[in-house]
Amino acid sequence: MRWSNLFVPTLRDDPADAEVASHRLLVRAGFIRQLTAGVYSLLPLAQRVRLKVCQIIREEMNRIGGQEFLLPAIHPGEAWKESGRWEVMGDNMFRLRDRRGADMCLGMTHEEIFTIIARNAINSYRQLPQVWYQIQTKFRDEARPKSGLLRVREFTMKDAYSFDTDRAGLDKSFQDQYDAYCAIFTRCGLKYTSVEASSGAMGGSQSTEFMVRTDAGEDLIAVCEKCGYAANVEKAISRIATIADEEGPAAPEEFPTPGVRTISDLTTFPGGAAADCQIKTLVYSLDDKLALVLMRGDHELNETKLIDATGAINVRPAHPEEIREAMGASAGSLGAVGIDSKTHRHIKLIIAEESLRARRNMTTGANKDDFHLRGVAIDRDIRVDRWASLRSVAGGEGCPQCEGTIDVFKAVEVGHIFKLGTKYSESMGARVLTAEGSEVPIVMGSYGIGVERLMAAAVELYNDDAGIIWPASIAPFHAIITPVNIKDQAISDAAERLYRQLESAGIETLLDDRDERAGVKFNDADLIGVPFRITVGKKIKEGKVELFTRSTRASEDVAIDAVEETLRAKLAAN
RNA sequence: CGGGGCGUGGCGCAGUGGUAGCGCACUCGGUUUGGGACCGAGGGGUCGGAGGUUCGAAUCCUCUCGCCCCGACCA
Repeated sequence: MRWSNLFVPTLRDDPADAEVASHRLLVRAGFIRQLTAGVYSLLPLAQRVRLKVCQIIREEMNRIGGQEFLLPAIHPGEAWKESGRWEVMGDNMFRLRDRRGADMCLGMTHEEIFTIIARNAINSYRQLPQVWYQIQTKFRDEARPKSGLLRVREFTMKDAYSFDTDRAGLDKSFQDQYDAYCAIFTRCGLKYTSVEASSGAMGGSQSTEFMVRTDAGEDLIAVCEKCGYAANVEKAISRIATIADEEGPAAPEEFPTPGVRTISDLTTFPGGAAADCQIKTLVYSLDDKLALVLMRGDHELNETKLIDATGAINVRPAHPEEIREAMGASAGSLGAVGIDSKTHRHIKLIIAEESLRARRNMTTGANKDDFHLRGVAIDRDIRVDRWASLRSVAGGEGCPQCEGTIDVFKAVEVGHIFKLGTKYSESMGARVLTAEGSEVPIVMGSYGIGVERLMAAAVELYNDDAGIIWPASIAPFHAIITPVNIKDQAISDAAERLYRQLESAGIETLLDDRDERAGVKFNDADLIGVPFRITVGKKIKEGKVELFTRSTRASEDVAIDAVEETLRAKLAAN
């Protein structure tokens, strides 16, 4: 490809509204343009990268027996009503009506549609297992699109689905996908971490996320360098020091605490208590039923863990009026002592964080404004219905699996694989007959990769002051030839000849045939991130050109006749 | 959805009531030519939109739309 024929609208300045590196650079280097919030046009360079990523994905999916489909992006509302997700997805789903007034939507994912195909055509265990996938556009009306391609409303997803007769089959399909994902991200040149994850609204028993560590990410992952434990903080647990409580009084003692509203207020209040000796009482609405969530004073609730622990769908902190009506006191003086969820008018559940187990001599609200209780022993004084891990782990805490220490990093999720189980096959009636003649729901798995997000993650990982540094496997071109002065006939001819040679050798080459100064061309080449640049300049008289490696910024003289071979070796080494 | 910010030429920005500007980019001519050259001459903007105030509005008022950031939210 000749630069003069390529649409690459590079910008000299950074776009004003781009914050993260991938957004800034992909716009500036002429890869993408925004159409509206969370919706981007991919320009030719970006499309080349996208197709390479898709091809790698396709090859690895096919390698594990995946069959490529292409399902519709527009779905009848009926399909989603059957699975129950028409309601669950809420405002995140783009919805529309057809001319007859029927509910339609744009697909956020394709469990429902693939399940419809499976239930109509698969009746016997003999037809299983199946692994189906597609590379398709997904639509999600995100409340807050941001960070360029990292969080968008329309994007390409590779989504795969496995169909098995039983759990053992699912385990095998899941492992195949796991291995394929590792191969895909490795081939794309990404440094990634696979972590245990919450399966959230997808349902199902087990899920693994593939994360790329970057401060531009919105997820937090906990990792132990020593043993390799890795989990999303929505799932992660840790070892924390146990606290040895004093015996305390035989019964809780109420004491006045005028003006005390927060945990930290009480730590400094005379007669108060350290934060880790307080019980924080949060009131949550779980599917419109109120629950008390008890945390140690210095711990933060992770709402996803609360959702996972309770199975609730609509989870939110209770409103101040709800709290007052239910508890008779306001936030700041709340406590669970004396509340029994079996008989209480409003509170239907008391769930407590694991770190509170067996604690004694604790301080908590008295359910009476401006009063607290001290000397509270959890087991003696509070009727806990459920215990669960509800807190977010913090860096520096102990690894749950070894003697190591946990680090917490920001990361972006580029892939997610789920063991769905029978959630969709049961709700939508996809069943097969087993060898024994009994009818069972198909056991499913679901496996996704965000293609543009993967591209953006690569840019986050690999960039410098001059621009993008693409891994060779997904770079828009393998090499760029930069004739230093197009008007110098010897240079221009040599560049042209080399270009033809490399192209016919199957090395994807961009010839910068623009009549621009060398500096402009160098800067543009650096910006768009082509892995290797061949500079054709004065040394052509000696039959030499310069080979510049984008990632190291190292330059070496190479005989023009040796360029193809040298490049081929360097590309193979990548 | 709450809070904050911003909408002026392709990009980045200035312009507090009196003829819409600057830098970059673009076009033409010339000089240059190894890390975003220089000189000269040009083209390009209903100032996001609607309504209002005023002799006169990019500028003041009202409404509205859009975008960005923080939070909430989120396979």
